Amino acid sequence: MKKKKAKEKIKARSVPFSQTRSRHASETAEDYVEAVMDLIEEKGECRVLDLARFFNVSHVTVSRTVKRLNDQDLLLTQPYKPIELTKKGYKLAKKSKKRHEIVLAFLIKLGVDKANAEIDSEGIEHHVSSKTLDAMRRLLK
Amino acid sequence: MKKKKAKEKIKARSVPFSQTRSRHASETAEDYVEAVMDLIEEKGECRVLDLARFFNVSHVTVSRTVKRLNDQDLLLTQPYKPIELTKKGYKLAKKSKKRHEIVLAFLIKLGVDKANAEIDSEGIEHHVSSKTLDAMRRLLK
DNA sequence: GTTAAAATGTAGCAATGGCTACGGATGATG
DNA sequence: CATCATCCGTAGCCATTGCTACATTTTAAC
Repeated sequence: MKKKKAKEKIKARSVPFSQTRSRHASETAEDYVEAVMDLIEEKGECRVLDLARFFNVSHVTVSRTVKRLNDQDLLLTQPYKPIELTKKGYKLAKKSKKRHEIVLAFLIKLGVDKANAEIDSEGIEHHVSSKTLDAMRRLLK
Repeated sequence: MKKKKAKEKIKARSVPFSQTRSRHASETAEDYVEAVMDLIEEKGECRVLDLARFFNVSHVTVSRTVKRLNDQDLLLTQPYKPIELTKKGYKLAKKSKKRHEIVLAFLIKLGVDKANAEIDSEGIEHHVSSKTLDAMRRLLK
């Protein structure tokens, strides 16, 4: 066994935090594409104000974010037009929604009431590795 | 059944997102007090650079955050001195650490490998309600 | 005690994600 | 087709969290 310095020991534990930061960076994108998909499904189209209401933020926050996701090739947007998903955005939305559903169903199966399960699953879904998702799927069967 | 407008229906679903944003705001505080507690336990004291290594961020990020948590009465800090926990900070640290341990143990019990469990639990712990935590505790027994 | 290394602080930049205030665009209604 | 409500964009503010570059303080070595 190689003896480690305290510094190295500490550094070695930083991996989860780096991962968590990187996952956090994709949270917004995932939430937005999922919301856009849902809203198009429900209303036929998705507007800036729909998203603002959906997330409970101002329309300004939404329109800025939508513009960025447009640049990232996840959403399609033109001034005063409804928001659409790109192919890439649609793929991400399907994947996120599926993951969200599994986490939600898992929490409910675990005995958590629906209201709390809905709140917690929204926060948790972005931090679930494929391994953990598999484990949740297994328990659901 | 009262008929709801589409707007109201959408708005009604915004609660999880508001909650998630509010939880996200306390993440840094929880991570920091927990890390300070751990590092004092292990090394006898906690330095800015220890935290920088621990989180894998620059010392500048740490010292700014530490200053803010000092203002929030969670940490005690003086220039060029080790970082201490306030009573409030210690309480929060204990609570966060306990919650973190439960989530980690839960994931491992679920069959997730240790490496992934450590990464995921770090992200998940901040989004777990007391109801969900109870459910995890039950399954651990 | 001087000096060099390590630790910490400060200045200032960028991206993200909140906001209000204001004004232009669109669409429905008379 | 004029008007008015709704929708959306822009300007510009703030806080957080990352960074590099540079200055200062502390500590260790000689």
